[in-house]
Amino acid sequence: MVQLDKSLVNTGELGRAIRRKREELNMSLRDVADETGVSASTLSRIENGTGKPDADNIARLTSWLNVPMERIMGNRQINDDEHKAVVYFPQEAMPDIVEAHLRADRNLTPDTAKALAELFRVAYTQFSSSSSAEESERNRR
Amino acid sequence: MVQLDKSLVNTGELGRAIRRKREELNMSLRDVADETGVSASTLSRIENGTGKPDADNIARLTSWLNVPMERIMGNRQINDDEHKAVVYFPQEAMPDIVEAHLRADRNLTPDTAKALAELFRVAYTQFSSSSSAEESERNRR
DNA sequence: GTACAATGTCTCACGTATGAAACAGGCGGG
DNA sequence: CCCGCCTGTTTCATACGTGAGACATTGTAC
Repeated sequence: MVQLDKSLVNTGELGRAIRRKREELNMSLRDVADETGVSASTLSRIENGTGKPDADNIARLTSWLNVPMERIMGNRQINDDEHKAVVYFPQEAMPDIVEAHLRADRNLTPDTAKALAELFRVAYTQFSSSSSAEESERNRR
Repeated sequence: MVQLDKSLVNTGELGRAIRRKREELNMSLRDVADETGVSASTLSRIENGTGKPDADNIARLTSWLNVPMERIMGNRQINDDEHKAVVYFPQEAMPDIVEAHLRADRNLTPDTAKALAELFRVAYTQFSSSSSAEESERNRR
């Protein structure tokens, strides 16, 4: 019986990405070490895919790479009911749901999320009120 | 000179979130352990904020919580040019930018992202075309 | 050739996260 | 009362990731 590897950390991907960027920038291991706070020895190990880095170093390195952590750690398949709600019957609470998603999006600054949410709310209420008594296929001039 | 804590793992937040959801679902530590693959003892420690979990367990738990990892690990300030564009002048390319963000949101399934993007596009074009030559405050009930 | 500096890798002692198992406490049923 | 069951917490030995420093190698200047 084969015990398959349960490691959720994609060391290969991370290591390759680091090395790629590092060489691209013509930096030495110690340079990157100074910039990221990860020691050179550990960096070497990571680039060569030996062992798996701890949470702090993953945070530091994905931050340096400017890449989302989900890309490195665990391939999660989201099966959130909240999202299903969006897909299946968004009707009334739509702006609220969108706002929730926007707030949850860590890629957006709070201000941006707020602005988008507000814009969406106004646009959506207009849209739904004008299209509720009309044909649903009313797109594009 | 005070050496401030450099830990990038927000154990408090993670622990509270786990406990909240677990009690909300009336599950025991061992139940969650079975579902997530994290041992009950480790779960207890995490809920109480002792030490910091390793990468694998963070991945498992954020996945179970269905919460983006950035929320737990390291407060990275993204300095992506794409985002700045959103903040500073969204005007014309707005729907495209929103769509890009939606696609980038790992919390959304591709279908959901697509649906939201399309909906936003339709609503936005309507809204902007109707409000461009009029008063901006024109929200009838 | 001989210094010297810089690179990537490796060794090693140390700290610590982990899971299994033991533990203490609560809560009913018999 | 007490027995079994389930709860959360706490040992305990083990495993392993880490950083400082040693190391081997290469390139460059003199």
